[in-house]
Amino acid sequence: MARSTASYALTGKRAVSDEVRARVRQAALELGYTPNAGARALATSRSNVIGLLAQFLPDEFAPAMLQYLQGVTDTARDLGYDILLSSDSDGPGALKRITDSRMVDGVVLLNVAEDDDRLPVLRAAAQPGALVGLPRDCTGVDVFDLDFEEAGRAMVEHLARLGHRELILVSQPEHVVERGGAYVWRLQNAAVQAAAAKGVVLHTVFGAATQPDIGRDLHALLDAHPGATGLLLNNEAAAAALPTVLRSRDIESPADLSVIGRYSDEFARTFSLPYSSIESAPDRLGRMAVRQLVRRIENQVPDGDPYVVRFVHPELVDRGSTAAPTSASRQ
Amino acid sequence: MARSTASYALTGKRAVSDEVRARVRQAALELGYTPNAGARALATSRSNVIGLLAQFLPDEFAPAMLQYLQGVTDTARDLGYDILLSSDSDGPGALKRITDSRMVDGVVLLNVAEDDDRLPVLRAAAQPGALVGLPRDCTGVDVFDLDFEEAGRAMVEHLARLGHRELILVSQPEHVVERGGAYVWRLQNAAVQAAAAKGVVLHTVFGAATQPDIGRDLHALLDAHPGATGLLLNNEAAAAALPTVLRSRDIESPADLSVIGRYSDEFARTFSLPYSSIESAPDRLGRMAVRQLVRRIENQVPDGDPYVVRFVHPELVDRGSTAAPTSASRQ
DNA sequence: CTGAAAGCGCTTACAG
DNA sequence: CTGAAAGCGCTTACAG
Repeated sequence: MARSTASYALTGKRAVSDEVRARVRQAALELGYTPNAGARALATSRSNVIGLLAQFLPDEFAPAMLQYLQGVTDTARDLGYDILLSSDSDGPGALKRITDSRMVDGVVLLNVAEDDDRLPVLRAAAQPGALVGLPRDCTGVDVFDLDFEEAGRAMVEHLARLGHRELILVSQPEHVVERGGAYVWRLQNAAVQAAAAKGVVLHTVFGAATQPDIGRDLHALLDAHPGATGLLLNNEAAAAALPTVLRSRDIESPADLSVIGRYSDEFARTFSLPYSSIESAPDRLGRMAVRQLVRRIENQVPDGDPYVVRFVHPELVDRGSTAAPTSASRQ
Repeated sequence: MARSTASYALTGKRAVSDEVRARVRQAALELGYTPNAGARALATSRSNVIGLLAQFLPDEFAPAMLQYLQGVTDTARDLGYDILLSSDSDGPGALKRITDSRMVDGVVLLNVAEDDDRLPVLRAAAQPGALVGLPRDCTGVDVFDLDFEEAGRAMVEHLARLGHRELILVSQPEHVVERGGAYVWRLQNAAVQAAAAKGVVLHTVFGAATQPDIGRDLHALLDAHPGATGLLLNNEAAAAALPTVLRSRDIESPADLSVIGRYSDEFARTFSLPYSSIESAPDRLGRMAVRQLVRRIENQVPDGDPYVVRFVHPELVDRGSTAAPTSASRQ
């Protein structure tokens, strides 16, 4: 029997008689045969590996990152791909290396900044790329992100509907914005607009990303705005710190203060957070990015199919931390 | 010029005249040449990739896992290796696939259980493996783990030295033990022995891994043992939940209760934990595993070098949560 | 339905 | 110090 026949019998890329196929499979099983990945990659120009470019930032909370990883690795495996993980601080360099060497068939970029310096490298690469996070310029890549504008609107409108008239929005620290985290602005601007439209007073502030600073920030805010009856958190550290702050001030939620955060359900569980939140869906974003990337790799996208920019609709997970303001609120 | 000369000029595996080397490098730079990874792997039988077999368990806390990942990826990169990440729930299957196909030159196993079902596959593989976590049988692999026995002793002896006579040890939940987390026993048994030796009463219990159960567990324990003046936590969920429990009971640490945990500094920061702890050093363990693995891969271990089982010495990070018991303690 | 051959892009003995 | 060739282990047109 020819090598080629054996190959066809195993890959199924050509019809093979039942008898031959059975014999080949039997032999493969007995010998424990597994194709050599390097040789196959060389012959097919396909590695069946997806590059995952993450950055483990010190002020980023681990649960969200792990959920991205989980969504990406699980989906890739389901679709027949392995994951090459890079957390190199030199993102562009790492990206160039793994694409130029053809180690990967495509690439998922996590934590994409507004002017991400990995994007020029990605556009110059031969492989397709999918992003989690919205850059200024989306040409040539598929983009997935939470709809932060809708999230900002939804938070404000939810509380306005309940009758709140003065709210506080705590955003991520300014240095997150400075390194390109435009989602902070996207949420905040939309919240400000929605507040204006509803005639609601909205105080906005950048909070710290770590304890004990964020605790102090929260205390100062509550001191400064005694009339505020609702708190919006686009800052995971603030959400994690809030239970302690409220307890020490003897503030009950939602009786005295309505609270809405923006984080994943997994995050809420990790920190036992009792606050309703806009689900940030990291696992879902990772899953969507890989799905689309694989479609590109395998040319399942209709020719000339335009690149997509897809926003995940923010779902409000109700944990009972919002209610109509009472006359007793925050006095 | 021959292809071979260009290859030698780039890899430096053979002497090449200065002039030729310069020309080759120049050309490579201009053309943006990067060797094809698959072809190189086929020719050298080396992929320069390390497989990382993690499992994202639902009751595992994300910060520790991320620190392992960070230690492993950073060290691998420093040594010239990329990381193939698998979080496949079918660990043995994934391991067999990536080793048989020669995608990886070696493998790091995280979260190794006492009778880990990945170990037979690893021993049958052609590539070396390094473990984080201590299995019953260490033959044929390099093993790295925290010295949990010393950790158990150190916790008890530290508090005994301060004059405590009745302690509580909260371990991980029983199902962690059941899936092979023998470190729970290792710490607990050593703690029990040390307590006996010092004439200290030690109550041991398995705590839940999630809120609100673990909070209830802690309340019940403090109710059941009103004479206990020290709390030892080999359970990250318990550590995260403790501040709330103590506050609601108006217990101050260390004035009313001394507390020592076992978790990483990063974990302490994530949850703003004020308790002294035995550092579990996940990043360091990841780093050690990769270092030794690369030495094996590159045959830098003296021939016949025995496999190592190395325990990281537990360091007590003092956050001021232990003190001598006062007459006022816990009454 | 099957075989014989070429070729993927490197590295590395073998010659000189 | 350099060249010409073989070979790594697959896949896939090309023939039949």
